Amino acid sequence: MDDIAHATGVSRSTVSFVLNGREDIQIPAPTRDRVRAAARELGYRPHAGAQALAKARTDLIGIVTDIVATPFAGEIIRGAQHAAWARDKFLLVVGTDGDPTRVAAAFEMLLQRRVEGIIFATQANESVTLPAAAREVPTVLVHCVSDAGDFTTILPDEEAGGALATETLIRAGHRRIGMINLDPWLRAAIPRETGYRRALATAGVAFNPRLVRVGHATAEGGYEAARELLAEVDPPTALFCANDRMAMGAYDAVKEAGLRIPGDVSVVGFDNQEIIAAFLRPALTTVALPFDTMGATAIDALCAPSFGPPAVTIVPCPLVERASVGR
Amino acid sequence: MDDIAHATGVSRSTVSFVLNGREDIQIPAPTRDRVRAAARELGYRPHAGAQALAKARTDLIGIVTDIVATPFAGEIIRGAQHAAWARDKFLLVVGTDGDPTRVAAAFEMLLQRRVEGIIFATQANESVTLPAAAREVPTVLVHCVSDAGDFTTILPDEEAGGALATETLIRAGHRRIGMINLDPWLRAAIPRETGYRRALATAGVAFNPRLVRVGHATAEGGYEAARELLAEVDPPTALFCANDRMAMGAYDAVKEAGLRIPGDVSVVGFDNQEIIAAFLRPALTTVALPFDTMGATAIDALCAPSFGPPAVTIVPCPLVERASVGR
DNA sequence: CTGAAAGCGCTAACAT
DNA sequence: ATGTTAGCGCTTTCAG
Repeated sequence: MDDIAHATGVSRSTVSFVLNGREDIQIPAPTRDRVRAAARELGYRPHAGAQALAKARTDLIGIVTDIVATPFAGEIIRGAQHAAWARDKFLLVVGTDGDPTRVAAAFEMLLQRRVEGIIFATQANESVTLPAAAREVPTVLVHCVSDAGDFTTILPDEEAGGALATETLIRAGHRRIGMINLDPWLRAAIPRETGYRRALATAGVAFNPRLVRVGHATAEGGYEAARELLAEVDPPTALFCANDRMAMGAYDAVKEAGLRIPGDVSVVGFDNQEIIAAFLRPALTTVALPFDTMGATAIDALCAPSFGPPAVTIVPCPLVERASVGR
Repeated sequence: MDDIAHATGVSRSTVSFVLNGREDIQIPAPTRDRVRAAARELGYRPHAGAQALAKARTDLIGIVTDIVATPFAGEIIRGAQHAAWARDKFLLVVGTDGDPTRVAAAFEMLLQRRVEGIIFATQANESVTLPAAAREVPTVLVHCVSDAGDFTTILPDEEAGGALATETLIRAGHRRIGMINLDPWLRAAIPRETGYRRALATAGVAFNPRLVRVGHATAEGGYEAARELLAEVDPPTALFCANDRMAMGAYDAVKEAGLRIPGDVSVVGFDNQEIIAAFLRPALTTVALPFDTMGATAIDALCAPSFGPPAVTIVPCPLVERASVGR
């Protein structure tokens, strides 16, 4: 900046003002132009770090997550990145592999970096306990809840999602709808089934406990559960699988039984794991876990004019229609 | 720091020295202890930004990628994050959605942030052209090549991967091995097939052009190609699919033909998209695209004592053995 | 309308 | 062995 001040014959402050486009300061247009020209010629590039120091604003937001190989982490980073970029904020990401020691270290490092907020996200919808440092900076939880329950939290609307999946099947004319659920200790299992029951009740369909099985969240489990369901005396004509992996297994069972999807049995999944859902044959209609939206929502919360008291935001799970529902 | 200097009755420099653990400066142990104690009591937390300004080292590394929903971006970020953390570096991530304008903007922003290096990674192994700013900072390409070819580049060893997949099948006793390849304009298609042919040749198996088909990189394509292959007069007993999605489709075709995997036909995939490979039934043996390793390798290159002239590093693609190969 | 000057929080010669 | 001092690159108040 000194260089360009000298080159232009003005002071550093003037340079600062015009480069920051401060129209509130009266500076003749010709001067402004000269400054800008000099800046360009000299290849001036502002030093964000120095600006941050002077302004006491880093424009940095941290995101700590138990990054694993599922696309979930990628999606939430993507959503957050997008929203952050729109606000001229940058994302500092640190993965913890779920190690609590690293979580604490991550928070400490981010605080030293003077991030303006931290997003703490997990793959699985679970209960977590944050390091004390989390209270020293705006922190929002994504896809998990705090034991103490005193953090702003972004959660997917699992129950509405379960209902949506079920309604989709009902609307297609199905009444005998089987559900293959996750193991009950997975937090998402309960609300997804609650949604299923609610949709059934709303449609005036009696709930039949024989029609719900647990598939252990794996393709193998989905296969077994679907086989059982299909072996019932009056088998379901539609299956709501509480995740796409189980739906993948269910596909196998249906096909093995000589049945067609969606001709003989319709299937709806949950999670929208693109790689599975989009490429299963036929492509799987499923309820999406809106990770990108949650990531963006977290940024919005963090960047809000005033970061308010703890609140819970429930993000809807949209239906992604593909080709596995029919009739 | 001033506070702790006053509290301890020493100067700021002394505080700086002990807090930075500079043993080369002679300071009596008791003084050191007092300083550290005061720091703790006052809840002192170093300001990384100020340190960066003073030291002219930000410890920041940028990563720009066309983040999409595949787990690839997540894996490379994970690998890079890991390696960066080990070196006390932080990752600034920006996604571009493949938009060239944003790529240029991303580089500019990262340079303003004074990152010490930039990783440019793409989902698909492709040819890219980087903005001019890329020359102003150590930059390494991951999973893509530059038109000009003058950047340090990290690439997977696709050819060795193709050979590895094929050898795996050969070693299991197969001689009639079909290959379902990607569309030829996908950069990975050529080397994967070259590897296939090389492995065949090495094993003394004649190459039979009727045994290789193109599956368009989709499950549907894999299904069609597998059906054709299985309909040959002397059908293959093993299938090497150039990606896991096509393997997924191939599974369907094999099962539909009343054949078993791996009893009647063995299958090997490529990419190791965990979500597919690990949950297919039977789980798919596949060659992994080592994104995390590539990310880590990129960090290593960037952090090397002296960032050398452009070089290409080829990272091996390891075999992930699961349950689809037999005989 | 423009410039001087005082920081932002920290490091590192250079003196003492 | 410890303190003084001069920055790092930029913003911003306050005079002029």
